Amino acid sequence: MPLTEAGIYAAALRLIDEDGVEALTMRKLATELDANPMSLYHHVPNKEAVLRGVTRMVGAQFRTVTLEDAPWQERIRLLAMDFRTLAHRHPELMAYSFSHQPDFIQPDDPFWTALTAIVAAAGVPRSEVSEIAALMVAVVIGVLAAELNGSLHQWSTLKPPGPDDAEDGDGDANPDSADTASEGPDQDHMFRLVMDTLITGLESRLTGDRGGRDAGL
Amino acid sequence: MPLTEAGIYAAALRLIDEDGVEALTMRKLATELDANPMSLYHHVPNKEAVLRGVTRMVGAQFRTVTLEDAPWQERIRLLAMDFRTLAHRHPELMAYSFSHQPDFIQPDDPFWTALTAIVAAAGVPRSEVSEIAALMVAVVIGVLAAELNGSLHQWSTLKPPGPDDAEDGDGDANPDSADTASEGPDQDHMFRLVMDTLITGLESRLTGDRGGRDAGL
DNA sequence: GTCATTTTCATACAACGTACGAAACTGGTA
DNA sequence: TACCAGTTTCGTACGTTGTATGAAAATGAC
Repeated sequence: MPLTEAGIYAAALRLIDEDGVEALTMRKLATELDANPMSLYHHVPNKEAVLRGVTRMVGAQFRTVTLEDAPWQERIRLLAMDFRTLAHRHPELMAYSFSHQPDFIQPDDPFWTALTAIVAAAGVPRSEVSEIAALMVAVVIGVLAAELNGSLHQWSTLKPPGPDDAEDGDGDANPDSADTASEGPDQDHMFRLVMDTLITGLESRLTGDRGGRDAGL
Repeated sequence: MPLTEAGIYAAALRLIDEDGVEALTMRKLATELDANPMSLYHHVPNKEAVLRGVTRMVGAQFRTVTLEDAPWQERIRLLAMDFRTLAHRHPELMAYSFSHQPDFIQPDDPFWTALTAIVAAAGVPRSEVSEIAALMVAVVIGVLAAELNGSLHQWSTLKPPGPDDAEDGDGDANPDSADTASEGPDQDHMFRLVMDTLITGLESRLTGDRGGRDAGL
């Protein structure tokens, strides 16, 4: 099989999915493709480009159902969930991309297109659409990153630290009492919680009943 | 000067602040300390431990003014700003820590202590304090990470992509019309925006007027 | 001064990304 | 068929990295 740019990316993705980005080596990648390491360099300029290519390739796979006429809250929730699904399909790669590929979201990606459309549909003035969309991407990616590398779970099962002076009854000396067992599904919950909070916050901003803080941006 | 664990961390931090984490080398670090590379290994088990140590060291520097009796909204805003200040003091290190040191926030760190205290003071039921706090940390770190690596600025100055079918008047063919010039201070603005949105969302959740979505967690 | 312990250093190795030039393969023309 | 220009593959090699190993030097107790 004749060694293609796309083939290299696909093989790289396979290896990354198995062992993570930092275990990816040009030599291993070549072995995976039954080729000499140096052969890769005729199709790809260097390792960094491989990672960029793989990231782009995966990003291009993103698809979302665009409920054109659903309320924007529902649409944005759906979009976020779809993005999360993609992140879960290639967790190692995405965790890497989030922090090392600052431009892995392109202006013409379906994700960005859909997001800005929804934000605009929500009633955000045209000049602020990008800011609000950027804000949402940063938040969603932040939560996903924390989820993918385990931080989110760890923090959410962290005890609010020992009361240095007794506060009220019910000491509860046991550090992990109830839910240290379950692992997966509470992440879904956390993600929904973030989205709901974010959406509610946006709603307030849009309908104008600010909590007493600065007026719009 | 006799080569200490703390001294190694301090030197590493100096190098990281200058050239970033990925430019840090055990050899450079040794040179910075006028020592042989292998001498470091008597005070530190390996490079990863150096990074962990530096991260811990910086994390321990965190200080916040705890306005004990201000409204929780103000307190949490302040806490987040203090955290952001710390992140800006060592941007390279923090950007690294966010993604590579999943446990860089410890249960007894002043940051976590303050955060959970504030969340509890906001009226979040005891059993949900950790989740809400975790959520906030993930969001704040996500935004800070995006800010530190330039994503946030890039996204927020991204044009909502070209309308494929004309939507309404005012074509505005010019891609960047007004604000591509300014660079720094709009980050402050974005950060405040996120915090306000988040806080407003939490307020709604706490006062019970959910927007028609699921009841509390 | 002697000796045990701790700290420093010189050397060396495996693994990495990749520069360089030679070999092998390819398709088109005669 | 033979030839040849261009593309693709590969062998070898260099510089850099983290660090294992053991020798050398420094240090402190007696």
